Order: sequence, then C-alpha cells, then structure tokens
Amino acid sequence: MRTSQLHLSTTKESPADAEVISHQLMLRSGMIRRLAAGLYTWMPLGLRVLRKIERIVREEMDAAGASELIMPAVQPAELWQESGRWGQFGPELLRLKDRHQRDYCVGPTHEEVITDIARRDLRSYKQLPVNYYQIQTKFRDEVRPRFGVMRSREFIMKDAYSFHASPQSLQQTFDDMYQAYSNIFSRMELEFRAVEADSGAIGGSGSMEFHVLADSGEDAIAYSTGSDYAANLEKAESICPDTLAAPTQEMTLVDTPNTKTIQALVDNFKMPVEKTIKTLICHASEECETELVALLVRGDHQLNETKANNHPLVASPLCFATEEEIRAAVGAGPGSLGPVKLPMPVIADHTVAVMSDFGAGANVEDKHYFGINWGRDADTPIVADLRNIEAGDPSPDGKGELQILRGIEVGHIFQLGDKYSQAMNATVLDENGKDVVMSMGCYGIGVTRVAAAAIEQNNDDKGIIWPRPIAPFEVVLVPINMRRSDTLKQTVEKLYDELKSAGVDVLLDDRDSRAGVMFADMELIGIPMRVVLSEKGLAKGIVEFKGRRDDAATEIAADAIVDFLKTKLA
RNA sequence: CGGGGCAUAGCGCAGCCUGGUAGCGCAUCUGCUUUGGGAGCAGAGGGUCGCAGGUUCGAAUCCUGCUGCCCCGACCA
Repeated sequence: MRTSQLHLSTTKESPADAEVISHQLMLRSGMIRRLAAGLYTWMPLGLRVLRKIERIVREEMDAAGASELIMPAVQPAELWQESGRWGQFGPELLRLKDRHQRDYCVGPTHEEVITDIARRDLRSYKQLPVNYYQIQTKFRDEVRPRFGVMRSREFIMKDAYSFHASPQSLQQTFDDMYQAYSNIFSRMELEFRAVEADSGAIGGSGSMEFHVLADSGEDAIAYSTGSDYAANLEKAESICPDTLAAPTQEMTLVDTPNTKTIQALVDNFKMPVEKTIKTLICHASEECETELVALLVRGDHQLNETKANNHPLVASPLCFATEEEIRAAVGAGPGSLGPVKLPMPVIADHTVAVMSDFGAGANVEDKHYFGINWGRDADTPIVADLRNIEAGDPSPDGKGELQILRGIEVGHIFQLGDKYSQAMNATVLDENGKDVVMSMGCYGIGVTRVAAAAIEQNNDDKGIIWPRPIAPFEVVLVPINMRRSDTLKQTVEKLYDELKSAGVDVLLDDRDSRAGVMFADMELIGIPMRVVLSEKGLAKGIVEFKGRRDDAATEIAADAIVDFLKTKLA
C-alpha cells in the first residue's frame, strides 16, 4: 500500500472532546471518525487493525475447534420474550418495529438466537459438544458512551456459544477457551491477565475476564505476589486472619458535636481509624423482615458494592437508604449511626466482626459510643465479606499478598449452565433416549475495544506504538526527496516490490512531503518499523532502519535490508 | 437518570460581559523559494455563528424554549 492510496489524514491537535489517550490518538491518526455519540466509522487505516485482530481471533477459535457462523443483527422480540430478557434488559436494548408493527431489537448479544439454532439443529448428545462463534456488530444503547471506541454503543464483538450434554464437557470447552484466549492476547503481544470475575445474578460455576493492563483502565484487578491468583476487585475475596479479642474497656456514651465523618472522629477524639466503623444503610431484600439493613465496614475500608449486592438480605440492585428513610427508622441521621440497638439486621464485614473496644455512632444525634464490644454491647452481627481488598492484604489462597493493577476488560468467558437452554427448552436425547437440557458456555472478545486497549497500553508522546501483529502495516519505507532522484525512486520501488513479494506488510510513503512530516506521521500512526532511504545514503550503499521504540536509527547495507527485515519479522 | 459545562470555517480557539463590517492558528488551494524532524514569503477559497422564537433601527453578542455533544456520578450479560 502507498500513502497516496491510503487517504491518510492526520492532525496535530486532538479534538477537544477526546478524553483518553487512545481516543485522541485514533482520531489524530485518522483511524476512526465519529458519526454520533458512541457511533464511529472505521477509516481504512483503522480497519486494517481490526482485520488483523479478527484474523488472530479467527485462527485461534478455529484451532480450538469452534466453527464460525453469522447471525442477524436484528432479532425478533419473541425470542427475547421466551428467555425473559425482553422485560429485563431495559433501555440498553435498542427496540424497533417493522412495517407490520412487529417488535424487534438490535442484538446486544446473541444467546437467544444461538439457543434457537441449537434447539432446532441439535438432536442427539452424539452431536455435542459444539462451539459456534461469530464476529459481528453489536449494539448496546449505553447510558453514557465514552472514551471513543473503548465504550461505544455500536461495536464489533467476537461471541462464541458452546453446547454440552454434561457439566464436564462444558468445563472442558471452558478450559479450551481459556487457553485460546491466552493464545490470542499473547499473539497480539499485549500485556494481559486473566482474572476471576463476579458471576452475578446468572450464577454459573465459572467466569473469567481477560484484562489488558493499562494505568487508564476502568477496572481494578487484584493479583497475588505469591501465586497465580488474580481477580477483579469486585470479586477479589478478602480474608481476615485476626480473631476476636476480649473487651478491655467499658462502653461509654460520648458527646460528639460536629463529628459526622470517620475523619472527624479520628481528628477530634484521637481515635485510631482501625477502631472506627462505617455504618451504611441500604434497602433490604424480600427475604428480610425489615425494610432496611445495615452494612458495616471498618472506617478505613471501602464497601464493595458487588459483594453487598450479592448478599441474600440486601435488595438487588443495591440501593442506599435516603436520609429521610434512615431518620424514620433509626431516629438519627447518617454520621451518628452504629450497631448498638440498631432496629434492623446488621451485616458486618469479617474485619469488623473481630474488632473490640471500637467506636461508632450511638443512633442518637451528635453522640457516639466508645469501647463497644460485640455480644456485650451490640448483638453479634451477621458476618460476610463486604469490603474491597487493599494492596498488601493477604491472598485468599494463603500464598503471598495482593497488589492492585488497572485493566481494560477485553474478553470474558462464562459458564452459563442452563439459564437459556432451560428457558427456551433446548434439549437433546441422551444415551438413554431421554431429553436432557443442554449446558451452555459463552465467550466474548471486544474486537474494537482490543484496538483501543492496545493503544492505551502502547503509546508515547509521538503517538501509537502498535504491537507488530496488529499494526496496520509492519514496515514503512520513507524515501527522502524521491522526486529529485531517479536512482532513489527506482531503488525504493524495487525494494517495495521485493518486500511485497516476500509477504511483508509494507507501506510506501510516496508523498512528496518533507522528511519531518513523514517521520511525524508514521510515528503517530505507530508503524513498528521504519526504513529511510536517501540519495546520500544510497551513494554510501546504506539505508537506515529504526524500530518504533528505538532511540536511534541503525545503518544497514542497502542490499541486505530485505533479509534483515525478513529476519526481524520471522 | 441526577449534577456541571460547551456549541463560531475540516480541527483547535478568540470575539459575547459593554449589541453596530465575523477574526486568529493549524489544515486546504495557487505561485516562488526551501528540502533529513510537522519550512518561509506572497496570495486565495471556505461561515445561514447548533435550531426556533422573542427584545431591538440593528443580535454571534441580551431573553426564552428546544436539540446535540462532553465531563462527574449512578448504571454496565
């Protein structure tokens, strides 16, 4: 490809509304153009990256025994009503009517369609397991699309769905997909981690997310320094090595005016923060006898909302009580709350459950109790894991301690079990001739998001630094003042042809631009390798090679450059 | 959905407070010079100032409504 054919259009300044670096660089390099909120055109340069990502995904999925198909983007409402998700999905599902006023949606995911395929096509356990995948456009009407293609409304996803006659078979395919995903992101030369994820309301026995590591990532992930344990912060289990100590203090009621926060309690009363408790009131689930329920975490800890949400006594989705609701139930407002004589169930983080001689609100305005002890002063609480882990906490597997990294979720593999196959009656005959509901797994990769994540992880002040396997081009030829030298022009054209026939993905910058312009553009769009040719250099029999991350160029004999590049690219 | 902000040339911005010829930089086009890190000079094209009302002799500017977009939060198989 030549730059003259590519319609390269780069800018020095980035649009004001681009916040994150990948979004800025994709716009500046002309990879994408915005059409409306969360809707982007992939320009020729950007599309080349997508195609390379898709190719790697395809090769590894095929190698793992999955087979490709493609399903409609628009789906009939009936299937979603059958699975129950037409009612559940909410405004994120883009719904539309056809000319006959029949309901449809634009697919945000394809469990319903694939389950329909499976129940029609699969008859016998002998046909299982089977794993279908597609690489296709999805639409989710996000509340707040942002960060360019990192979180757009329309995006390209590789989604795979497997069907099984037994849990063992599902586990096997799940493990195969884990390996395939590891291969995919390794081949893309991305620094990534597979982490345990919250499986949420769907249940299921396994859920792993694949994160590309980047400081700008939206997710926090915890990993152990002493083992291969890694989990999304939402899921990462905190353990409590301490045991409950005997009381040493009497409980006293203390006047605490203007002390509504943990920080004020620490500052005004010299109370160690480890002896304080945060009392959070939220709505209770139907299982609970009261309307509200209290969640307790230590003063210096953060409530983990996913863990709280998953607790059986807590309403899902998690909803904090308003100040009015709290005053009506307790008689005091936030800032004066505590577990002593609290008229609702108390769920304490296990760190809280082993605290002694601690301070908390007295459920009376402007008063706290100091020296509280469980059992004696307050009812022994329900104990649960409620808090976010912190760097330095022990790993839940007992090996090493936890550290926290930021990540961008680019893949998710999931054991669905029979949620959809049950609802949609997708069965096969087993070896006894009886109908059995198939088990399902699903496996997604955000193809467009991978491109953005790769940039978040690999960039510098000059622009993008593509990992070679997903770069729009592997090598760029930059001839300097080609118009002024026929020798140079002939040499460059010959080299360009040779590289093309050697299978090198090469770009020839044939614009009649100044050297600085070409250098700056090629660095911005992130081509991993650059070969500069000049009349002066050719007179000495050399060309210059520079890797995108190299500080300086190296001189290479002109007649050796093809072999040199072939070795580099091998 | 709650809070905040923005909307002027393809991009980045000024002008608005205090109403009176719509401007700057980048990009684009032409010519000359230049030519190894985003060239210089000279010239040119490009705008219903987001939309709709209102006030006024006169509105980019003041007022009202709408729309779009961005940020923070909530939300996110």
